[in-house]
Amino acid sequence: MAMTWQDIRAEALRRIQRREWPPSAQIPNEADLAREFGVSRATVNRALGALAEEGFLERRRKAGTRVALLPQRRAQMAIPVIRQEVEARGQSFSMSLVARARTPMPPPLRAALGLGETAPVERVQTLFLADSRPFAFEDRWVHLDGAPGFEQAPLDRISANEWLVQETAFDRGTLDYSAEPAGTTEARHLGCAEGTPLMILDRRTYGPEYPVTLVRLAFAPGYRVRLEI
Amino acid sequence: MAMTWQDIRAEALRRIQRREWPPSAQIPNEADLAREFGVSRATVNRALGALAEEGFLERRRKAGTRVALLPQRRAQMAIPVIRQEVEARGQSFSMSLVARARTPMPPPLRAALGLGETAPVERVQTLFLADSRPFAFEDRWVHLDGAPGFEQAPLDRISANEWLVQETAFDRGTLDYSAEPAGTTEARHLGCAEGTPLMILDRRTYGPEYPVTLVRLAFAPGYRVRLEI
DNA sequence: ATTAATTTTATGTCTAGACATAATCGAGTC
DNA sequence: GACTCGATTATGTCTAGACATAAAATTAAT
Repeated sequence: MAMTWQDIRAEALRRIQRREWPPSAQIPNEADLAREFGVSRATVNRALGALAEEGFLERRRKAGTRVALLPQRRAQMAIPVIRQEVEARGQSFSMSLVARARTPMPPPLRAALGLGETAPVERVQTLFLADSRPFAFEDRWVHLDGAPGFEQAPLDRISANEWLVQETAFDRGTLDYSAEPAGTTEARHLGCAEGTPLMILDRRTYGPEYPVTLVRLAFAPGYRVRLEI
Repeated sequence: MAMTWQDIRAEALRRIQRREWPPSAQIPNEADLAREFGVSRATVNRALGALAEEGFLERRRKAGTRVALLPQRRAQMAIPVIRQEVEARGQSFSMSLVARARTPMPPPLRAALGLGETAPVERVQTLFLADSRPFAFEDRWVHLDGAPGFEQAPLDRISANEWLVQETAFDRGTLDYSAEPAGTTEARHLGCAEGTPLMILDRRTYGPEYPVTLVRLAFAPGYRVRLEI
């Protein structure tokens, strides 16, 4: 009988969607709602806090709670390691290490990751396959100070991707998707014509102390990125 | 001096990242942690609950809390209306309505949105401009039962995008990005050569009762989708 | 040995009350 | 009018205690 915070969240969302609480209007304060629903203020607080996190409400101390003008919804995507992404499609995963070397990093890339001139980096190129067909070609730069032990990683058995996820602590990063024509290298590895539109993912990852890695992933034609609201 | 739930979240995250609590290991229960930190159990619960939502921990009643094996992090993207996206870049926004008509919807698209044969739909094509240069071309199908009043919407003044966000209640949907060659129509409106790689967004939106809209957005060359972790 | 019923336990949530904190509002001042 | 400063107020968070619930662990029954 008693209402849970989820019930209250649902009821508040209903009022927002039915325009009983129209956009940008101020809604009753927590104490009043608590009285109305017959629950404690903490329960209302939990419900409204959840709706605020989801972008439906804007809350400010003293100013009160108002319905977001444009509900700025956020789309979410889980970022799996490629192996999981392939296996989730019911395909068999494999990979081949194309190249691995300590190469000087081109200055623009070094700058993009925020590394100094002397920072030790290793470059790793890998082709990922799904059911023995090319799935994605990865060109990765790893900052060795940000990923201690990486030089000893057995990249023939575990992808750099997975090794880094498991062994290094990273907090934050950015993903940039773009559509670009396949270059010579990508076309060769992915088995498509040069100039074919490819989905490109540029990813930068930062740990608590250092930048960790910069990756350019080119997916085989037909790849889709799915986000859910 | 007293610790807040955020402090405890930070400390727990530190232990996870330093491998003091290694992957898949069970961590102490809430009561013990509360004693250790000198706070109430509710505070620990809040902190661990947040880490579980972020994907660092897995919690189950009675089974306890364990560190996630692969921290399945989620990338988030705010989905703005196009006007905001353009204005956020410091460019001026404009648009032109290319076509608007009640057209029968091709069966594959109808099926994709989950509509019956008799469902009334309107098709709207719009070109969006940033600083007077083509930014994106939108081809949209609107289900009129799911968006009552849409036929009267003044689409020369407000984009279908914005009208729908403001006037209809939608809960959920999917976004699919892909890289595709520009078709004839897209090339003409975006001012690029046919076959140029374009970022394509296919978006489906559902309200509480009906499917609302199906959109295909083709962005001008150079567009990037940015997600943050 | 397998299955079913029971106990145990860690998390999930609620309550009532308290204090903290930000931000608005209003009063008084220049 | 513009400004400062204190009073007010809604949200943010903490506490201690309680009960709910899911699921593991144990015991009893087949």
